Amino acid sequence: MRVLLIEDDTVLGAAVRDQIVADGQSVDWVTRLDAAAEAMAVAAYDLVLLDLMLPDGRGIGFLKGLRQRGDVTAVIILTALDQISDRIEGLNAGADDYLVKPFDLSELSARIGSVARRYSGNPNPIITHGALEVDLASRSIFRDGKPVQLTAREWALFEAFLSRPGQLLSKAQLEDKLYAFGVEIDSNTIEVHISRLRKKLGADVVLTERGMGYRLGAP
Amino acid sequence: MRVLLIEDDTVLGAAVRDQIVADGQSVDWVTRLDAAAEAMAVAAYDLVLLDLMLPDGRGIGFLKGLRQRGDVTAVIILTALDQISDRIEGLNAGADDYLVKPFDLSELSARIGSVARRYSGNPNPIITHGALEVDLASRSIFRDGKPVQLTAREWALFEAFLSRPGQLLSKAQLEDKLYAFGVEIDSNTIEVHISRLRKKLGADVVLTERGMGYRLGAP
DNA sequence: TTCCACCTGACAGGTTCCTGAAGCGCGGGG
DNA sequence: CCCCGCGCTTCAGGAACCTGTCAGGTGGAA
Repeated sequence: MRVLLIEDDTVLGAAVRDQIVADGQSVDWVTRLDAAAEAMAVAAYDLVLLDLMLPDGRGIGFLKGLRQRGDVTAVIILTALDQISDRIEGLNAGADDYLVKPFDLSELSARIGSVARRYSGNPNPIITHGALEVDLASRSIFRDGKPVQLTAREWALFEAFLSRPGQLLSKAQLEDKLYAFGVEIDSNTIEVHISRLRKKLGADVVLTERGMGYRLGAP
Repeated sequence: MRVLLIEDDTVLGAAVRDQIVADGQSVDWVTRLDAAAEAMAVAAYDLVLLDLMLPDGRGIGFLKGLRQRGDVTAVIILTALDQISDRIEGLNAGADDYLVKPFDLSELSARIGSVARRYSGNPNPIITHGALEVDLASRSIFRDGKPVQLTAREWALFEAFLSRPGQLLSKAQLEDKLYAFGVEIDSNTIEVHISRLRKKLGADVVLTERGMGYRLGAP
């Protein structure tokens, strides 16, 4: 895999470069946006690590430009802790992930691995469950090969079952998983979400055990 | 079982370590994330106890890094009461459980036991009783390898016998176990449930002792 | 044999659950 | 700024199924 590192801090840049090399990837390291544009015109990269504060402009603009040209190369933003708004702006502009400086080098490796996997031929581990194919990392589900869209709550619910296959989960346990501490749900919300899950994923994804709870259905 | 404790508070850390040792497990105790990463690179742990506020960074990032690398080691988060948002973030990041400081050491033991069971090679302890395999934690029963569905009352009844194998239980005792205090049962309800249990699990799961009560059958 | 404790099929009442529909709050687009 | 769409929650009617009760039957003990 080939990585383009855009970072003007020489100490950090060197550390990142070394880490990536240690992971067995190849890196090109530039310190300016114009050099980055030049590099990307010449070579195809699988991943761009983008610092947001650079001597010849802000990285956000660079990223937006990339995306507007239809470039889908994975981009991970490197940002300081106090630039929260930049971070959000970066994700909105089309970044795939971000890392807050100072960051752990092993964490960097992990992110790189994750993003790379998302983009390369060998994607994320996929759980097959009957007619369902579930990619937890990218949060996508296919039913009989057709994509299914789940909402946030539905995902949280389904994940709870997937993470403990075969285990009986009471409504109270599921509420704990779906809601922040202290939030009281005094109605049948869980039942409603179960119902929606079944409508989207099949009636038998979740089994009811009356008076006790729910359980992931047999594949 | 081998536990990695990541906690910079020396008083709390020592207490936790001693408790785990008292439970018969072995502990490695580090106070920094870099040391933790190093330890995990060298040794395989069954469980990580992770404080969120550490001198060299926040534990959340460490946890996310772990999960993104595909590491499924069980992680229990230790957090102060006022860091609610951190806790939620932690669970989202892939923590298995959390403990709010200050916590009871017996509570710690319980959680450790629960999480460890969930993750160790054979997840839940399975009780084999003749042709029956019973997984108390996930509330599932197999008879001759085939799953059997019990209702709530049937489970309560069966559990009463399993928790006191060999012991004679009078109908009055069983009623106390199945019903809230003050509920009066003025008929042969227990007999009926025993009958249903036998139909599902086999005639000899429960033995009748005329005039005395019932007892779990021989395996 | 007679009595008594227990077994078990049947059934009705009540609890639990399902699901369509409506209300609410939030964020995006006009 | 308002409007709109979307997701989440709540509500309510109805369905599914648990479960307590009863009655008739079985079998052991005296």
